[in-house]
Amino acid sequence: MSKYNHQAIEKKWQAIWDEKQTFRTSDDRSKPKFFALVEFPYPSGEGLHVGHPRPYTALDVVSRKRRMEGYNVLFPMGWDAFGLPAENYAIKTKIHPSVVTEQNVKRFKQQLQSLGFSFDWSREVDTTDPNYFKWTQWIFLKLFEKNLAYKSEMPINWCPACKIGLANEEVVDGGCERCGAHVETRVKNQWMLKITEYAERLINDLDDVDYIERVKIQQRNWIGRSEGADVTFSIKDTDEKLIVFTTRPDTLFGATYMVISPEHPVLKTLSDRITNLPEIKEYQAEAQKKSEFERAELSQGKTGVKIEGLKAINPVNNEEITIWVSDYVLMSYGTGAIMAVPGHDERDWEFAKTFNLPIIEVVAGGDVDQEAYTQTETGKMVNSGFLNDMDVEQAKKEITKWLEENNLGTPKVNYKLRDWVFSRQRYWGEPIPLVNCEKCGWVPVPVDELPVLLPQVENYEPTDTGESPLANIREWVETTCPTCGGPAERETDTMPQWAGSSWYFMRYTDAHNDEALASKENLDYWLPVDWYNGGMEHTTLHLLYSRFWYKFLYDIGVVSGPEPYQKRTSHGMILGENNEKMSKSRGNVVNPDEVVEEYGADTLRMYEMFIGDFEKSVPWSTDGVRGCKRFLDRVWRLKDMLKPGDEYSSDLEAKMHQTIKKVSSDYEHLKFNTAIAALMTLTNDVYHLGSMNHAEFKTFLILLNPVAPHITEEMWENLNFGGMLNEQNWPRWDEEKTIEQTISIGVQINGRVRGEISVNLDDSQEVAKEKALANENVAKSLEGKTIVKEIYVPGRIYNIVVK
RNA sequence: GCCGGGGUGGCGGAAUGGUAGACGCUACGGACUUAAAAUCCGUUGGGCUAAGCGCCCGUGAGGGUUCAAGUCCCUCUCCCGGCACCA
Repeated sequence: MSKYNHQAIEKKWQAIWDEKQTFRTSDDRSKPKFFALVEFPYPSGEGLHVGHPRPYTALDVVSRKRRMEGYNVLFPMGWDAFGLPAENYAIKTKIHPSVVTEQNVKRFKQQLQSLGFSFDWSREVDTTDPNYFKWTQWIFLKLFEKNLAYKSEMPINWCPACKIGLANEEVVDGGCERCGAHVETRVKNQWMLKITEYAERLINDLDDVDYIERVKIQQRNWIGRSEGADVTFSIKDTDEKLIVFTTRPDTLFGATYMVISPEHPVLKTLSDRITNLPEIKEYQAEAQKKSEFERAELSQGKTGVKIEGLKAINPVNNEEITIWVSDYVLMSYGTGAIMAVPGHDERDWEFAKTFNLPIIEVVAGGDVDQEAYTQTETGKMVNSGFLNDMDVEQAKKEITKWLEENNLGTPKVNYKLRDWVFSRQRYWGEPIPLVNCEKCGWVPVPVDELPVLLPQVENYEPTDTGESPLANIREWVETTCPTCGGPAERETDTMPQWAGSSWYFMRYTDAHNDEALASKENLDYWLPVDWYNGGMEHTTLHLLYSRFWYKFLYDIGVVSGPEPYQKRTSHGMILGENNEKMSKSRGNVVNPDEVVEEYGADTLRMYEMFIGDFEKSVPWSTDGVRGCKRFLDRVWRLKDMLKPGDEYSSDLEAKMHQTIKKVSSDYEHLKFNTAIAALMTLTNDVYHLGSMNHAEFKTFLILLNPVAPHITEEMWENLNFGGMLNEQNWPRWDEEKTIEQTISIGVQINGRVRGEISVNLDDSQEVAKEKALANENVAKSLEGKTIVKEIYVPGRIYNIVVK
């Protein structure tokens, strides 16, 4: 009996699959298609981590199953290779990022291949490949052409350590996401993408896709839609107006003052009327020093300054009210000005208490002297003129109607989502393909001149002024205007890492096309992606950005549907054995290479799937890995228990059908752990039985194959079952045959189990009762009692209620 | 604060309202062996126990619905994730 030699077997089959191009996606469009997508990695210098294979194995399992079910499967892989680590390394070593990237990609690829994933490597993409980013630039130019890209002076988050502008999303707890340094506010001229223009569709279209609920919720949350009204307040004795956004127009009679953001333009336009200007300017300066995070952080205790010399008029009652400046009002949301209703808004209430401002109750039901009353379900309008006695919902409708009729306001929807800061002052990214001409302004580089390549440089250090390192390469920057031929300068900002990953899945459909980002036929055949699995950490950024780009490409006719991903699922993290996040600094990193070496790729794959609930975080366990290896050893030894047979034996028939059903369904529902448990149970049954026939073992191998492809192929071949295992059909089950005729059920007395009886499924209640009463222990428990009620659920339970 | 998800043995985790703890790990016992490893067989929630079956308790806490609740309802609590001065 030969021993299970995982190293030899795995090497052998990887070579065979590679040589036969087993998993190369065919052009056979007569078959139904299945596009399985996993997030492509950033090829870091650390190499693969045991967290990587978890989602990859999951969709590899599904892909392998789908192929055996007759689908034409596209399951590709690539590299999200622009990014800071390679650039930081370049700064230190002066080695070009592309050199490091190439090495890392090579290592990653070899590691992935050693795990036996059924990727179609002929479609590999690399975001740093000029043939790829040519099309990233092309998409940007389309966005620019449609006025969805614009340059704007924006207060941005600035990391003084990385010398880079950060998107809001990259700031974590007031620090830089990468280095943790304290983030400051700086004003920079940035390229922005108008994702906000798609906010409504990004929310609404979630109804038409199959994403796990928490992903949808997080996206809705992030976009932050709120309905209300814009209301116009005039400023006394001027022509200026202050427009505010409010979700509670019903409380307008309770607006006792207004607050504007320190950046609000009216402070400039009406500066000559403001009598305490120095005080205001000082407050503005203070506010500017704080990052947005700090402004939020210091929410305990409100600060502000009253604007002397200006009064606003409440449009509903013509009362004069004061206007304040406070940094709790953000210029970046709504209009940068609010009406303050301290009786019914917690922040306004706190501010009013701090500065001793009047509080008026306009919704009865609480005690506005004690706290703001924000309930909207109950409560009647009071002190509100024509709104009195209405409930909140009705009052909202009435006042909005009134505002519209009197030209004082309009219904309005606002979003928390902000436009996407698309510029990075960095070297290692896609150059933004625009040229700035004194005469013509921003001019796109003509499409036939794409891609705009990165110049070779000596020094990758960003400049202290915050310009990209590219700004120092004068011969690259200085160019001619494509429109007028005059002197012009290239944009030196590059794109963020999110750019390349916003459309990579499209490129897989036609990875080598140099006429278009992909042919229309291929896009139409393969898209949308049928199943996309990725990390929860990408829910609000990557997922939203790529949906935005896809919708845009849909609008300009590049793709034929509005949503890129039909289905989205998410996996949990794999933690170190000490239950902490795996990291070099904690010294708890498990290297997959070592696991593959010692236990084999099949064991690693199986363990990754068996480790626990796929959607939850879970600690690594070396003992658990051994358990999976032990199982594969047991599988290997099954061949010594085989006997001939073309049909399932009576001993195992029901078990076989049950297992096929269970495994087939569990693989589809991210329940890999219980699918494997079912295969283990079957194996245990066979060991107890002492034998298994060929028909049974064939089915077993096919069911196990998606998880452990090497050992199953090897055994299939050794046993001369014919052809390659991956070419077989996925087994079917017969629902009727999953049902066992004789089954053991519990007998309960008053809901407590008192015995167990073996019944036939079609036994009548009388027969079952006879069996139950015949049970010694049941009979004992019934002694001296009166039977009140009996419940018999065939195949489940026999419950006798006694007194 | 708001919105999600969750709390089940020593551990990872299973359980369409119907015998809680499948499967794996750990630990222990037995077989095999000169011995060990490996393997195979068994035990492994807690307590009581006359050792014979059995009985009691047990799914974060407390109530409730039901013949029957880990599962449904109410109240509370703790943990994880997201959002958060968003008007």
